[in-house]
Amino acid sequence: MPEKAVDVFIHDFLKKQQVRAKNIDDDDKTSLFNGVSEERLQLLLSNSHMKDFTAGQMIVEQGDQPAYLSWIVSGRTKTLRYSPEGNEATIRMLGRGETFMDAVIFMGGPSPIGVRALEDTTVLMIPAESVRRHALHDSQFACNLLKIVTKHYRDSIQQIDSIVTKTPVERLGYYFLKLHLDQGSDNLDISLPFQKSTIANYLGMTPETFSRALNQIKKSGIDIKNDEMTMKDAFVLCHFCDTDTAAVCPKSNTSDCPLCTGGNGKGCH
Amino acid sequence: MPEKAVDVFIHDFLKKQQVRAKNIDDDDKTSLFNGVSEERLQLLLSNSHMKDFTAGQMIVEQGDQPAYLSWIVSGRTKTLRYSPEGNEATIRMLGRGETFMDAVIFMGGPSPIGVRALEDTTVLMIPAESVRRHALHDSQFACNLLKIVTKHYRDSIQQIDSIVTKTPVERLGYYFLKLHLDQGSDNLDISLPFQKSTIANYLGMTPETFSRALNQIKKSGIDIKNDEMTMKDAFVLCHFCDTDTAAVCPKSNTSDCPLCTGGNGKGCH
DNA sequence: CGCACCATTGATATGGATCAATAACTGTGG
DNA sequence: CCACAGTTATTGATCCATATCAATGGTGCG
Repeated sequence: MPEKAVDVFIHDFLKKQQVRAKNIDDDDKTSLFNGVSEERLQLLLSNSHMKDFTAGQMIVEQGDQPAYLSWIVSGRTKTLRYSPEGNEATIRMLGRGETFMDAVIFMGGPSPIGVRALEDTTVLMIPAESVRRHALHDSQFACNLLKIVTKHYRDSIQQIDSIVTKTPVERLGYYFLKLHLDQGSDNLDISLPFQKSTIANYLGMTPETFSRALNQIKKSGIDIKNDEMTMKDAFVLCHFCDTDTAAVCPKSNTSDCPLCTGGNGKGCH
Repeated sequence: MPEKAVDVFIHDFLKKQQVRAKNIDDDDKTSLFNGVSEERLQLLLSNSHMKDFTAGQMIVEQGDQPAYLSWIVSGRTKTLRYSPEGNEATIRMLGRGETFMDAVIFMGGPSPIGVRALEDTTVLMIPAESVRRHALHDSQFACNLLKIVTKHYRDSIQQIDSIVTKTPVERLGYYFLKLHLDQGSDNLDISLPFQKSTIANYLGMTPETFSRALNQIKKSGIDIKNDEMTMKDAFVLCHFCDTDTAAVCPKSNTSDCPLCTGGNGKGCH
């Protein structure tokens, strides 16, 4: 049955990839197998298997030798670092279609991070050794990995920057901005994809501080009710932007963007 | 003359690589060209050039399109993120033989970081386009890059963890520990490779706090005089260790390590 | 010798953590 | 359908660590 599940997955994936080929601008999260032939994909996944985890369960323990590259079929997880005293630092928060341990299996040595299921989660587990071997023989695949890992690296750089140089309110605004650009930037409604306390920890603050930051940000034209927020207009988050995020924003360098037209050249929406 | 400089560099590099082949355990920083044939190396570097920068000069501006992968021939640099208000977050601090923009050129879009020369620095600049093209055709090279970038990623994860969960003294101890393991772990003398204020910023604290943390750490058997420090014995830094760093430490899991023998299984020297 | 720059030390202020209590929400079983 | 327990979020009061401000000392360089 696990074998069959993998087959179904491959089938689905290939079908989706055909659809995706028509949408040129869709090159984001699921690019691991882009340009990899069905034949090779079969080979790579032939000894993979599905596995279920319950909410709260550790999928990978910090310090363990990484054995799989994992692909989230359903559910949500987070990668984190924890200390013996119980402190946690959230590194990434992931949902369906995203991978983890993709970077770790190339680091050598035990995993510097742990992975925890935030809810009941099903994961496709691809043996690390297969991935490494495959990468050595398929430069296209290696470059896909490179693209994914550099994206993680970029995110972690921005995370460091946020925590070191920004106030809690600014961090929150920056997070919302990226969320907004992620969830289709013409949509004025954003839904929080994770629990508030989880996001708080990801942003390097306590839930209390997160809550107070929310109150602050409400004043600037954002309505928040439970996990749904509505922006008054598309530009309320503009002053949280920076140069590299602006490059992703379709509204940047238009006359509508208050920062771009402001003309200081620094970040804009 | 720049052409010639590159040729000299290639020649030197290949000679060193032969030497390196004899030292099996040396697979660290300069692994970018490992396993890449001289022929291909020539090709890759054929349109590269050397460039000099003076202390304090920006080598890459945050927000610029990255045009080169750079290799430090001599001098020191740091990669950083800065805000319009003048706040800086140091991401990495690099010396001779290390590369920068290695990850950035695969991110797509403008550079999320800037690079500044900390002293007069000479850099080998390899066109980004050549690197990308080469990676697509040489899976060995792509995997080298993968290894380098994942190492950066691991460092940034540890940096996030440090800043979020550790006190200034602990951060400093952890930094010293890694420095110690880097500079040959049988050596009880460590020299600080960068200016204190630079390290302070890298560790997410002010120079004042750094200075006070130094005073704290002196009490536990470390003598610091200017930029040179001497440890009383090889185990004074042990309690700053964690699981993944322990994996690199030759003294871990020996009877000498106070934490390993302590037997809590968590980090050890 | 004197000027910059960097590090150190002390005094003070403050932002966010912590502690504590309440409120809202979720799901469960009667 | 409601009552209840468990979890998560909010709000207020307090405290403390680290930033900030300010002054001094040391070091290297012209």
